[in-house]
Amino acid sequence: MSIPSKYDASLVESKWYDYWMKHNYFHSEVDDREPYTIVIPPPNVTGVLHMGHMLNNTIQDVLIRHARLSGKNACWVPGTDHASIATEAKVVAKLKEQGIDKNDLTREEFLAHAWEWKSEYGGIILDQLKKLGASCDWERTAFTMDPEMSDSVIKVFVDLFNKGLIYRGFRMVNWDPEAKTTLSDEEVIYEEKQGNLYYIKYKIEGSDEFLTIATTRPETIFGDSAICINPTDTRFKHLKGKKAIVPICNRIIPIIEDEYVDIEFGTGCLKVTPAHDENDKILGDKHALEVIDIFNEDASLNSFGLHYEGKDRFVVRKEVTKELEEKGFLVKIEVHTNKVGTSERTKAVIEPRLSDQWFLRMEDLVKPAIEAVLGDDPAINLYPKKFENTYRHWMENIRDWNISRQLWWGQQIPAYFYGNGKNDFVVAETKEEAFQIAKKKLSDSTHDLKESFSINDLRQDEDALDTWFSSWLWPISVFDGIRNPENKEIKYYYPTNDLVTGPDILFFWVARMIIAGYEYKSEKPFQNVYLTGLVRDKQRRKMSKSLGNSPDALKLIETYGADGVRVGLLLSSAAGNDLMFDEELCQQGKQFANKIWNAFRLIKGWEIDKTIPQPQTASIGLTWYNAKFQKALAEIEDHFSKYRLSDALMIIYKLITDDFSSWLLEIVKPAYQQPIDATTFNEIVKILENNLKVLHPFMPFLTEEIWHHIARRTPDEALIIANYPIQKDYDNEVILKFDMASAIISGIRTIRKDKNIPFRDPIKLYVINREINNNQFHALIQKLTNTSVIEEVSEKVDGASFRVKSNEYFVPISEENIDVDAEILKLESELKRARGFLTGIQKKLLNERFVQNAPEKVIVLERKKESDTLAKINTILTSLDRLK
RNA sequence: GGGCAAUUAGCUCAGUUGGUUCAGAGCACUUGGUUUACACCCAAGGGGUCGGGGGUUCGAAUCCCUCAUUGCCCA
Repeated sequence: MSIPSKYDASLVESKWYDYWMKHNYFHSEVDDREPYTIVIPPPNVTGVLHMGHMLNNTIQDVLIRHARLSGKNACWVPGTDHASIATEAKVVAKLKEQGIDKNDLTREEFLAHAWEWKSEYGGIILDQLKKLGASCDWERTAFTMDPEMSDSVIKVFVDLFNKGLIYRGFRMVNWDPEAKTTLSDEEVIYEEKQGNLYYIKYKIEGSDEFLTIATTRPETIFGDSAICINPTDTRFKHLKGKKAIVPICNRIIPIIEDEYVDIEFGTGCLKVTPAHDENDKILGDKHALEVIDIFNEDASLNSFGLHYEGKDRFVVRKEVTKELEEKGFLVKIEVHTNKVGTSERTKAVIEPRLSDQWFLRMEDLVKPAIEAVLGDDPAINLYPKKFENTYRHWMENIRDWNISRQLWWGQQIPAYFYGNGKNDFVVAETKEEAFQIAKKKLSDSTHDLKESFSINDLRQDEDALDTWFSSWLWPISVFDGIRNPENKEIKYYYPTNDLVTGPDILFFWVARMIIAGYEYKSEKPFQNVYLTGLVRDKQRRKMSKSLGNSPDALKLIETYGADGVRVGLLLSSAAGNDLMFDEELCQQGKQFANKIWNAFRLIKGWEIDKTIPQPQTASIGLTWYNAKFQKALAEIEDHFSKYRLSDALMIIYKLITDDFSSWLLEIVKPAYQQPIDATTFNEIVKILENNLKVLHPFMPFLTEEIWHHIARRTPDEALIIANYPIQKDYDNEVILKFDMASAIISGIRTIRKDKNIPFRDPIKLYVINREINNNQFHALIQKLTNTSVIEEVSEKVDGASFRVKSNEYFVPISEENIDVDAEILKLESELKRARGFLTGIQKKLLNERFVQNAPEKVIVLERKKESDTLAKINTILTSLDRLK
């Protein structure tokens, strides 16, 4: 059977994924082994795979496969997030296309559409992960709105309410007029936008005088309830206690004083609109001002906007400016840039708005979460460490979490109103329970309903919970740890080991999971958090749909193979640094796959002869490689322990391309059409297998494919569940000696190239040996450079020469090839370098303070360097003498 | 406006406790090579004042100060 010389990923990847699925290797059950658990950051249920997911899930898969090979009970729990606002926005948009307005639907009707959407698109992203090779335990696939998950969320809400941590507050919230819902502070993105600063004058009541204020939002004058000046501002002293008249609507408002006003900014006068600005609200509360809400929920003006009623805020801004100008109230307009809050999801400009919302009191909840990450003996490690600062900053300045959303898609808040009063509600897991509690509450009260109260009088709060209020329970709820805290799964898998996610959701999700972990399990949810970078394009732009600079993930996999893409992503992704994605790296990954494939092809093609003895070269080469492999293995494991996966991969890459393919295979390769001895062959196969094992986490498909080509294997012998190579001590001496031999080989190759001596013409090598070096490697050098003899001499030999350490090597060459001038030039430049180096060392050694202060170890080293360099200089000098 | 981080070869990045021949890797580039696994290959080679300036030290890419640029987070 002939094996194609090009590796074709598309022919093997789905085959092996099916095989792994069929034999259930991804599934984990509680057993006696040490668990290794990762919960996936659940992607949006209706999302599609983008580069960020690819990176993040590749990393998780590498960790999971590495753990599985290392004998741990690896469990990677997949799932999706209902992503309340994002999904609801998509469903609303789709309905709109069909001519259906959400407002015309009942909650039940809308949710039916949403679930339909979910069943159509939900899970696409999980199928895409399979293409990438993700070895998730698909039997455990969870969804944040699964009944058990929702039950857990409701249970937690009720519990926190009963603990007094959830309260209802009339507060200024971030209102998204597009989605018609509130957003948490974290969902608001501040963008610098160019706008205007409008100078508007207000008439002083009972006077002809005017007072000018500066505002960025002239349309909010309808909501003005005061003008504020700084009490220390002498310019306005005479206005104290007077009143001003709001232009257009002619309302009379007080002039108040507060130190809050910045004298330097604008005119030093501020109009106060408590309903539409957070700071104005604080002023309003302090000075007991009227609160006038001028907007509808879509940010069009309401009746307070008079003749502008029904028009959008930005339209009104233009029109009201015009009217003010016509009526002579507009003094001037200045260009002004300011930061404007926009919705993360809909991009709409946020409108600060006062409304009744549900809040979670954070102050006490964060305490154990701060300690867990920043304490003296942290239970949770962030990688890279720099995010600890960000974490600290956020956690120490945390504000109460607005957990209610004016959406339908999500868990409906389990608060039931029985009356119209602000506090006429109870919180319970079910309506029935709520009824019982309400009944009791009523019986102790003097409420009108007291006598006639029935369950039908209960009206559940319309709002749904913030999506993160369900995902913050994820590491617990996927193991049903909220509802059944003593079940064997939660006890076994929790706390999980590693969490891999992007730094953009450090607060949204990671911090809150830590909080929930301590509140509900009294234990961290995970041990390590690996924060990946954001994937950017070559021009450092964030990859986004709107820019269209994000490559199609599935197309990449088609072109380069999943293995190739995995390698491409990992080669450039140090933890926490953004990564400039470059398709060329996937190409490199693909070529690497081909390289290994061909190495395998070479070995597979050898004919074995059990009667021939093992050549010395092969034996030496194998000894060296085994030491080299052990050294690499130690480095790989070290990198794994520090989450330096790119470095681990790079070690393997170099091990396989350089050490294994370029050196070892060339060393043991039998002459053309000659058989190989059995000892060497068996050893090489073992080495190849070990290479495949360390590479498997990174390139699962290719390695499994070759693994099964090497020998017929039963499902119990699949590579995915093989035993990872065991670390052993290794002989560093043999590695150093080999390095010297390879330097000699390079020297000879350079001469062959410079002097145009083809490889097929044998050459002779003479050496003036000053190093303590046995001749162990001579046969190897001879084989790889086609050298007929290597002889020690005491005198220079005519021909080309080179030096390795203090040894001098000569290759006799025919007269016409000798270029004395070139040789001299080469030697002189070597000499110059060596002398410069020596000067540096000697300067140091002559410096008394160095000799006195530096540790003995360092001085000894410097002396050794000095003598080595002196020896080298002598070698060069004698060579030069002879040439001149 | 406040905080955090980064700046090392053409590009993307390592450089761990200040001290091994420390100035590195991969890619790219230049030159040469193909009957003998792979041109998706092999070999050899060039390339950096470690962002600028100042300081600490016997010794600085590494520590400190300062300036510049860039990115991130927060308000």
